[in-house]
Amino acid sequence: MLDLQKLETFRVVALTHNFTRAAAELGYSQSSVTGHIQALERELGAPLFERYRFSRTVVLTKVGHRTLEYADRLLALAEETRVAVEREKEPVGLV
Amino acid sequence: MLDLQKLETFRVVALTHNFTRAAAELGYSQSSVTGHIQALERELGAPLFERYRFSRTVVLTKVGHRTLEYADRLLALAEETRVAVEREKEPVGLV
DNA sequence: TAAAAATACTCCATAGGTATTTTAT
DNA sequence: ATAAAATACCTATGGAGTATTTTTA
Repeated sequence: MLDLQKLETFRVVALTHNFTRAAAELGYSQSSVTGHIQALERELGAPLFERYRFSRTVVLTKVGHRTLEYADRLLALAEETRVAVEREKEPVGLV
Repeated sequence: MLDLQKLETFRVVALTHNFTRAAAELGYSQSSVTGHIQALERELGAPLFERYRFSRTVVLTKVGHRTLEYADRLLALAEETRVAVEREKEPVGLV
């Protein structure tokens, strides 16, 4: 099953093109970021990034691009969920 | 962060109105199902079910209903993701 | 009293970290 | 030589199970 937390890591890596900077941004170690990406790639059965191919940055594969598209949607929907739940928790009269 | 696997457990419990039957259906122990639901309730900061209130079944709270709505959408989108990735993995000529 | 959820407990797998190695430029 | 990702290793937390207790209809 896909893991939203790992998808978030993936998204930050995709935006920064760099595991190390993504780790700093997320507050993880670089090694944990590698772990997240490897787990996702195993889960999806395909690499998400091409390493080293262009200078010292990491670029998305085709599958990576498609995954990013869905990761954005999933994470946005997860955030919507939070908001909706918070609203539902408010006392009825104040909605 | 929300966990899709636990949301799936939640959905089955919501449909069966019964932790024990949901556990059987999912191939988990009843205790694990309780754990999933408790973790979600902790994460969301509100109970998802009212226990025991009506006969021997479990019914959704208001927050539970709203969460189910989003759980359905999230899980459907996760499934879409899988399909999209599989399609992207196919050799170009065959798409 | 019975059916179902919660809890106590145990065990193991996994997540995360640090330190090191490998890789490509 | 350097910057970055992968790996080895360790620890601790959490997930899953079994057995038991609690709950309430």
